[in-house]
Amino acid sequence: MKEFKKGPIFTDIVLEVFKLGGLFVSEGDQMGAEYGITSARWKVLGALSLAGEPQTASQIARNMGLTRQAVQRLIDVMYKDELLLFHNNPEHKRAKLISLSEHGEVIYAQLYNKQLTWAVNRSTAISEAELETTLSVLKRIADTIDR
Amino acid sequence: MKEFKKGPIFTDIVLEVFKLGGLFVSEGDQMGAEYGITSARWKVLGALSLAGEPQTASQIARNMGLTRQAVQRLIDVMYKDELLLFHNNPEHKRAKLISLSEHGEVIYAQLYNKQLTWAVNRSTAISEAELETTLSVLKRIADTIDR
DNA sequence: TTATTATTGTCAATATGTTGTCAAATTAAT
DNA sequence: ATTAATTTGACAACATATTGACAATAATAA
Repeated sequence: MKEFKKGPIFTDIVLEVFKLGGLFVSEGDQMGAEYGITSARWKVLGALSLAGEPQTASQIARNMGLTRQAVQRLIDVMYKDELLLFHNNPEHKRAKLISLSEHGEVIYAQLYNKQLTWAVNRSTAISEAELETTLSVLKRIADTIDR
Repeated sequence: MKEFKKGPIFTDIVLEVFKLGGLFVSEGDQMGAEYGITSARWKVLGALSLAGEPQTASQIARNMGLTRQAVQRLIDVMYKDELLLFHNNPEHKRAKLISLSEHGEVIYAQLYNKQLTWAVNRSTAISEAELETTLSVLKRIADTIDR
C-alpha cells in the first residue's frame, strides 16, 4: 500500500544525488588542489588505502563502481606523479599490482585529515541518527541496482 | 560533543553518493536508450519540464548544478535532434529561451513513467520515512555547500 | 548619464568516464 | 588435456563536464 508515494521521493533523491555528486567533486578538487590531487585521483588513493593491500586496476574499479579503463588512465598518470608503485603479480602476468608509494601515503593522510574537518563542519546541522539512516538507505539503493 | 563520530559517517556518504551517481547514470542511459536519450539529456528535459516555462541555458545550469557551458553543449545537440525549441528572449538579446518541442514532451512523458516504475521497484525494501529523511539530509548537505 | 560590475554565449583546452574491440592470460567445463 | 568462457590490459572513439578566456549584453552604482 502507498508504494506510489515512494516513487516520486525516490526520483527526487536521484536528482539530489546527481547534484551532490557535482558539488562533492568541486569540493574535493579544491581541498586536493594544494597537494596536486583531483577528486578522481583521491578516489584511487582512497580505494588503495581502504583495501590495505596492493590491488589490480580491475579490483579498484569494481570497488569504486567505475570501469577498469577509467581507473587505468588515472593510475598511469598517478604513477608518473610518483603517487603509486607497481608490483609484479604472481597470480597474473599482465595484471600488475598497485600500491601507494610513501609519497602517496603521506598525501592521502593529509587529505584524510583535511576532509574529516570539512565533513564535521558540513554535518553540524544534521543528527548522527539522520546521517546513519541516509548512509544505510544509499547503500541499500546501491545494492538493489548493482551491476 | 561526539561530533567526531559524524565525520566518518559523512565521509562514507560522500563515497556512496559517488558510487550511486555512476549507477544512476548507467540506469538512466539504459532506460533512455529506447528513446535515444542519455542521462545527461534526460536532465535537460527534466529541468525544462519542472520549470514549466521556457528557460535560458544558464537558468537550467543553475537548477541542475552544472555549468552553463555543459548545458549549452547538450542543448545544441538536442536542438538538432528536434527535442527542443528556441525562442527569442525579449529580456535579453543573446540569451535565447528554450522549451520542449512536442516531440520532447512526448519522450519525456514516456521516460517519466518508465522511471517511476523503476523507482518504485527500487524502493520496496525502504520505508517512506527513511526515504524522506534521506532526501532531507541530502538537500541540507547541498545547502551547506552551495556555490 | 556614465562607469563599473555581473551575466551570457562562444571558443578552446583539459579532465573524467563510457563503450567497443582486440589479443593475451586465466579460469572453468567437458 | 583440450576447449570454451571470463578476465585483463591496451587502444580508439566518443560523451560528459570543468576551467579559463573573450566579447556582447544587461544591471547596478556613481
